[in-house]
Amino acid sequence: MSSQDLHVYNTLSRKKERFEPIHAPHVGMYVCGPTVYGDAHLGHAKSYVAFDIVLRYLRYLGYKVRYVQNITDVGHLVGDGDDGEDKISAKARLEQVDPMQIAESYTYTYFRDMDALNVLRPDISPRATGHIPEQIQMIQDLIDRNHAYESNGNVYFDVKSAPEYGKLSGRNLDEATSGTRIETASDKRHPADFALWKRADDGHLMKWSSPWGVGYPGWHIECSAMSTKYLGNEFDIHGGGLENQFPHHECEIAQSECATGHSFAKYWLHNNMVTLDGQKMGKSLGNAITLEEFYTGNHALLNRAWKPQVIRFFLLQSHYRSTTDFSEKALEAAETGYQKLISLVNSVLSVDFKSVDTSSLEAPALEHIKIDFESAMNDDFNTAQAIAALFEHLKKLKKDIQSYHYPSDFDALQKWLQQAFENILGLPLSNEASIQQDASELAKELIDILLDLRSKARLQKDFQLSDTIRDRLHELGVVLEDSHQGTRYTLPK
RNA sequence: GGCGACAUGGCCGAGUGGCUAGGCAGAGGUCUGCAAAACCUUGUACGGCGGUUCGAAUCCGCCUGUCGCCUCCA
Repeated sequence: MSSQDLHVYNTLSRKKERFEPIHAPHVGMYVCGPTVYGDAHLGHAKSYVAFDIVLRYLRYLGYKVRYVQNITDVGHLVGDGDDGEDKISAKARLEQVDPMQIAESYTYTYFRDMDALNVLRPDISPRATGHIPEQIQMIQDLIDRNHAYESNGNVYFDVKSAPEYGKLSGRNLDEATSGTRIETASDKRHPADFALWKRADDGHLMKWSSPWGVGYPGWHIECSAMSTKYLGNEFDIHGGGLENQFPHHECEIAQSECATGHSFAKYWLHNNMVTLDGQKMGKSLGNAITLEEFYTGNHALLNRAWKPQVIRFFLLQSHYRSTTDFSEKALEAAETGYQKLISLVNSVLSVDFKSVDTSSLEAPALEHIKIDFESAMNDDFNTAQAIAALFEHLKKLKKDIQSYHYPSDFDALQKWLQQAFENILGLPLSNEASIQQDASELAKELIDILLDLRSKARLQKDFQLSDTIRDRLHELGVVLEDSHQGTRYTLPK
């Protein structure tokens, strides 16, 4: 599908729909954030890079987006059913610290790792523990509207009271529960009823008072309460990982719509998973590689470190609704391709248009590039195709420039290209520079001295010496490239 | 068992009822003191079997295989 209008795949309808905001030009977008009890891994990167693209592209189109992404710091239970321990608490007990230290520490590393990937910060990052009153209020509303009931200090959502329950995941309530493997809590009316509020015993670390006694909120209610608080009862986009489609998002819809009497999010966007050897990468499966490990190369499956921008580019080369199969070989291919693309872009951007002879300009070119790029992006954010379009156009453009054929709108083209790269795709153009920043000033100056000596040797045709210098540097990972303009180098990866 | 996806050339990965995806790797070449880089040229694809069609890899059916959700997970 190529179109001048943005179309997004809506999980609710299971098809691509034209994107029409409820209150244009304003767009409200909510994306399920991380549970902060461990480091972010490649799977998180796929999800948050995907929605970063959504955010950036909507802004490019001129929408005024308010982007809300929660931080889950309570209520997410370990293990099966509703009786597991809270994930944050479990980690806090293990490390003998206050749960809030755990949450704070992993919130910090989450943002640090996402910043490195050039993922824009949400406008609002609400914490679940900071919104206990809002959650209690919503639970009370559900009780008042006969969609929830209290039982032994627990409050459950009554799924039978929500006829539309199952509409997102396509589940039939009776079928879904007949094959269930979890032990049903005895105080539930229906096995599929889920907890809104849980009673806390004395040993519990995180607990609050409520109309139903001391306890803590269920996992699903935070997203309903916080999205509604900051985006209103009804808003445009709700995003998250595919694995949260059921039960999390299904429960969110049921709670929110029953509590407010309004329909909830208009478009539901779900990103697919990162796989490793065909298996989902996940914390519980023990096959997750954290972003920190990618950045340092410190993991058994990694032979070397990988730049965050390479990870980002790698992810953008596949569609967000497809699985991305990880291998170091694929990363390597992405890295080489990315560097080539950067160099194509820079060869276009480095031309000083003011010094170009304007008497012999060719036809304008920007419109062609924009059309191809935008129709790819308009088709449910197809970054893979958008990048392919850039490769194709830039190769041709570079060739034209080398033969002094400039399109008449070259200056506008340069501006747009830079914007497309840095603002829409979020890919840094100063790849070379950022690599060189890693070396100390001293190292750079030492290399400069060696390069000086080598070029003197080359002038004197002492190639034995010049090659020795090049080879010795190569052993250290410093790669030299000779050109007519002089010798460039790249530092170890 | 229920629900839902996907199967594309050596690898990654878009897309489409008839027209080059793109990247990486490979091969040949130009350039170069030699490299590297750059540039040029180049190739095999659409899981299997049926059906619809003038024409399908693209639509339909069946089969096989892989994966996700149904339990916390981006």
